[in-house]
Amino acid sequence: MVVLVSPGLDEARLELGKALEARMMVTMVANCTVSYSGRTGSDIGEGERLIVLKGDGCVLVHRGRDYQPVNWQPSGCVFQTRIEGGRLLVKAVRPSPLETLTIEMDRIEFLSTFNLKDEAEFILHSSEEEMQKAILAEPDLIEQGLRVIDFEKKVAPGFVDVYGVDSQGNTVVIEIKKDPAGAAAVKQLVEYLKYLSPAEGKKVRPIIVAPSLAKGVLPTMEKMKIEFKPLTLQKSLETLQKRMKSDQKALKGWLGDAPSEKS
Amino acid sequence: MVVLVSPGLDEARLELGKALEARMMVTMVANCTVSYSGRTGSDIGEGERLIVLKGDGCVLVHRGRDYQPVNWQPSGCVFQTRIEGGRLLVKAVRPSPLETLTIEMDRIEFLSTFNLKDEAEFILHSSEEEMQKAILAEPDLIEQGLRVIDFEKKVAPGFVDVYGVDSQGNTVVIEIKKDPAGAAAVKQLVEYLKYLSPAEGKKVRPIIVAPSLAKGVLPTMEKMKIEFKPLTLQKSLETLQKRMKSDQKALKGWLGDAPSEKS
DNA sequence: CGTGCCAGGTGCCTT
DNA sequence: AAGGCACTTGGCACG
Repeated sequence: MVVLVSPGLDEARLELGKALEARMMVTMVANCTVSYSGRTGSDIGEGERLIVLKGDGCVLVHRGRDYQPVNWQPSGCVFQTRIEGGRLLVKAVRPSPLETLTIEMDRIEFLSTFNLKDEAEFILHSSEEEMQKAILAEPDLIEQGLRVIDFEKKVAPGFVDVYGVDSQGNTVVIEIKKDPAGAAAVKQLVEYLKYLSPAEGKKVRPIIVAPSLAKGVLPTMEKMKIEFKPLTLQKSLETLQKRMKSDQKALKGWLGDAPSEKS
Repeated sequence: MVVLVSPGLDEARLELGKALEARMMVTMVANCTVSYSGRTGSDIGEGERLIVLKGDGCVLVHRGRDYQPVNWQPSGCVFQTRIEGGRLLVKAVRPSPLETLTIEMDRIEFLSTFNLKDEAEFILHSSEEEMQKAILAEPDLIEQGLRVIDFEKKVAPGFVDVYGVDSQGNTVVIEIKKDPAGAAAVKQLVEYLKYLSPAEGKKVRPIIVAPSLAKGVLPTMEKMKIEFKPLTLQKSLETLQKRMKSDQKALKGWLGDAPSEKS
């Protein structure tokens, strides 16, 4: 770990080079201009910003406010540093698509380099997937007697979240949204319908599963005979929990009856 | 500006509190766990991370790699710090939607606080806009004799990028894409067509303007009689440059002929 | 405030 | 590479 307060440009460039070589993380605070050129282009004039360069070749330039960086570069960039006209230039070039981020610093308040030890696994309790899992495990969440035939089923314009048959033999097509379902969700489902046909003498029942409906979509849904079944992430998680517990119990019972061998 | 290397928890908390109070930016490197709960939830175990808290109430937790933060909170959070069980807890609560980010640090490598002076304006050279500007300035880029009537014209499902009349009096509807135009662009244009009618005895000519076409869209375009006019960002920028130069020349000439007064 | 739409979206997956 | 789509998407404009 290195910490420099108000380093000279040469000193900063040296430390920066060493750190990037060693694939360490670098954070700097400097007065700088930033320009980007690639898929589009951008420019920002003089100002003090936090600059982060990571060992995997990505860059973040943050201003004093806002969640998002004002400029950035994704992983996999090649770095290049140079001193020119009393300024420290840092270029981060991404090969494909070709785009270039250039940072020109004229006064460096601060520079530090780190080697972060971090082996932990990140666990996201993702929402739409949990809802889908819950429906697959417990189709009764949607309605009694529903049988799931397939999920992520490919149709021409995309993938049907859940595909099944109801107790009357009608085809059921489910589109899941974790957020209040808006016009986009309806449109998506309508698209799928064009490519799905029911069994002889049966219907196709499109169903949107979401915590709630956005305001303007009810008319369209009625016109297209799309049903709505409310389901929250919360409820889905509870269902999965219960499932897991009963599965464990079943497993335990099984093991009690016929202890498994060590493999 | 404050820079602390390996501060104690109490010292860190004090400095943190002062900085947040003063709406300064804080960067820390610490061994920590992070948990998030709100729209969904997440957890990550012990590891060293870069933590950034900004004066507008947003948080970033960055690992040693990846462009994206592993955890975060958008602007507008309320911060809360506490020492508990030999750990420094930082909570960032966002009121609406209610979500909570909790960072528990047990060893702080480093903490610094800054007040970034940055008044610069960020300028994005958005490409689609540049392409549109170029077409408005020089309709001949599309074809000889095109006259532009309107742009960002409102029709029921959205906005027509450019709307005009060709040399034969046919209505021209242009959809601009900065990337290779795919099925989405075609669909969008088809939507607009439903709400546009040509002049008496004339046609409506839908045109997609983009650097190129995606693979599968040609059949649809032929079926819907949609034309394609290739135009790159590059070419658009050149056109605008030329325009600007000739405008400047015209301005200079004007000034030469009739010098302006000082205002 | 909710809803819709754009972004240098990003990331992940499949063909 | 291209297409499809979710994301703690974030962000802005607008009714």
